Amino acid sequence: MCFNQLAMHKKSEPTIHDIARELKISASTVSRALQNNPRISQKTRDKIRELAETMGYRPNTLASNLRNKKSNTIGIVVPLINRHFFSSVISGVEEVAFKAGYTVVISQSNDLANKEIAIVQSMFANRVDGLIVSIAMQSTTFEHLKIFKKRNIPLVFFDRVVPEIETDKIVVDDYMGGFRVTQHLIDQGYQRIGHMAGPQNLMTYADRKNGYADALKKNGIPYDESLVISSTLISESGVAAVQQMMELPNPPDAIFCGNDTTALSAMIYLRNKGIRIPEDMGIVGFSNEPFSKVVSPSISTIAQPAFLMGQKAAELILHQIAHKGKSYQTVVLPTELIIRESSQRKKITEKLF
Amino acid sequence: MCFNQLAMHKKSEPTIHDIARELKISASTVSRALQNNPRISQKTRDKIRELAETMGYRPNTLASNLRNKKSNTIGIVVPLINRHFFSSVISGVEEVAFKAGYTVVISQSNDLANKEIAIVQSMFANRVDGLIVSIAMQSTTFEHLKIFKKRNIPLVFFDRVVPEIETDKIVVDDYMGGFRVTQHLIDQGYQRIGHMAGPQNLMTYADRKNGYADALKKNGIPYDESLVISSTLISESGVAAVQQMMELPNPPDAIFCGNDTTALSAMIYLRNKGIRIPEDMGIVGFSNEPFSKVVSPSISTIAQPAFLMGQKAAELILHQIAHKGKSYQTVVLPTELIIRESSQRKKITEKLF
DNA sequence: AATAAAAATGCAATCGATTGCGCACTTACT
DNA sequence: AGTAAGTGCGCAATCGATTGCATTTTTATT
Repeated sequence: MCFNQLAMHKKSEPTIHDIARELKISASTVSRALQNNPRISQKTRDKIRELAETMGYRPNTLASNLRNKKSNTIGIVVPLINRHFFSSVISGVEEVAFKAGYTVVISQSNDLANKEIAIVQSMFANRVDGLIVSIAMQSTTFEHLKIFKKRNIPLVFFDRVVPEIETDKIVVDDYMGGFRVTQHLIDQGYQRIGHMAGPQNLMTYADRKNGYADALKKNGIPYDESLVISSTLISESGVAAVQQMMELPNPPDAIFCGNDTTALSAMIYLRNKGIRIPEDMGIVGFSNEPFSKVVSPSISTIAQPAFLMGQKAAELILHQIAHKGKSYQTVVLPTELIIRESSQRKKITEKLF
Repeated sequence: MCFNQLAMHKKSEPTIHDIARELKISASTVSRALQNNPRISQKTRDKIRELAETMGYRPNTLASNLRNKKSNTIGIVVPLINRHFFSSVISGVEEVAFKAGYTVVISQSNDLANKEIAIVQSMFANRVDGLIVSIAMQSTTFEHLKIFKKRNIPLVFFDRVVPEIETDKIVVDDYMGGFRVTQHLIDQGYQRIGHMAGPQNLMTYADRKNGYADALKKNGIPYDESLVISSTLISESGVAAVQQMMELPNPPDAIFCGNDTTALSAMIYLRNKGIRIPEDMGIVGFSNEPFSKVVSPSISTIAQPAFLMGQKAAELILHQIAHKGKSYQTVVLPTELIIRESSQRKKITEKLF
């Protein structure tokens, strides 16, 4: 067959020009036919489709994207892919984006400002049609992100947002989360409630703490500085924080931990010290990590709808892409308090199986 | 400034042509200067760089990629992003790829054959420079992947590989994993050891079972069909399988579960039935999911170096890209048996904190 | 000063798909 | 028959960066 011989000569992928040559028509016609443009007769269209199929033609998206000034690509930047919350968000984004014909490119900042800047610039160079970002803990300047706004490229923040950049944002109700956790502990009869806070430059952690503080106030409990310790919330800082709290002249009888990781490490530390949970000490985490449900005692926590968050973020980006509008919204997703064993003095445990 | 006015007129991104016009030189010179081509004098190079900076010029990777027939992109297809093992692999790939100047695009098949096919075709259309794949459970035909081999596009399989396609593969030593788990249970004095197997069309699960069977044989223990139940290894199938096993006239006293998820659900089911672990029943999982370490009793399991696997996979792809060679290797990464409480009759527990 | 040699830069095609405009041909209608 | 409307398709420019080859400019040499 003739086109096979041609294909031999040039080992590269077949293009619309190859199809055109074969059929002795123009490339424009091929292009239009493959797009089902009614200007091309049905007969010609069929002929072209068939040959394209035979030749194993696949459109070169790069060329098409260049011409259309559109990459059909959405970028995602997260601190760490390898974290349940973030991978769930990505999963949600991917689902919605794929259905809309978009490709998702991801990159992780490892919570490092420099890497974040490099990534964002690379995303820009790749002309992503939109960028979804949760900023790195370490980031303090945001010029690299403002460029996207300046160039009018859709930008959506999730979870860790930048207040000074006006764009769509999607967060969970951290304030209410912190508030409800604290109220719950009070309701369970705990009197002195400590808090392991996260880095206060990040809104999400600041909000959790504010919710905590306001719940105390509402219940007439004084806010005690010594019971609030900020850290990066890794396992080790959980242990350090609980140690510090337990050495106080008047230690807490419950701790609202900034995340599940520290909740767990604190719990294990306390258990080793012979302190019973939840009898002697109530513990609540945040994020509803998969393990929080299955450890023993299971950890009360706040569920964040990560997958949903990803879906919403993708929808917001798609919306921005479609209507390059000027009005932005901040979506606040509700959180859910999940009461498990670690904070429940009267045992009514969630049944697993 | 003149270029600012120009920029006003055409609101799109500045290109090398804009720079060229401004400086009254040719675009070729600009292109070469930005690549630090020594053919361009230092003076001109500096001038160009400076103006590029001022104008906020960012190369259009799409155009460059089109011309160079190279997308600088590596595609990754996994069953589910939102799973610790896979997100860790992705994390490893991303790290190596980014350092090498590559972008990673990801997509999830949700273990569905159709979606996998669609994704792979889309990756092809996007002209990824290489594809890293762990195939969907449901996939049975592999034509969509063979195309990559036919077109000589680098392809690497990890974890779930396709035996009939000859290319680089990277797997963990599932056979030895299964063998060691079983040997360990025997060493601990368990006599009747059951196995919750995964889908046997996937090599990885078949290998685990083979390791199990061979370890039994080596120790002179007869292989008992009724003690081996295959499923998709979700929580519910773990419960179903353990139920079925416990109803046998001669139930097992230990179970090697195909993954940690079923190990956990089985364990919880057994606990609710008043069966003590590890005293009455030994349990071992597979994969070392984060929760396996922190549940109680902690679950003995096989650690798979997921992050490393991702790094290796990226290296293999980069190698294939660099030397489009014909010789492929299958890297078998070692697994590690992690002995925890669930299978240890003499308590020597891993200390957490 | 003349010529060779070296250095610096420009021209124009290329990558593959898209699209405004226009040409050729068919059918319809007065 | 002659004009108008309609149908089917092709030409050539475009998207932005790259590169082989050619041309111009500079420097060195006799």
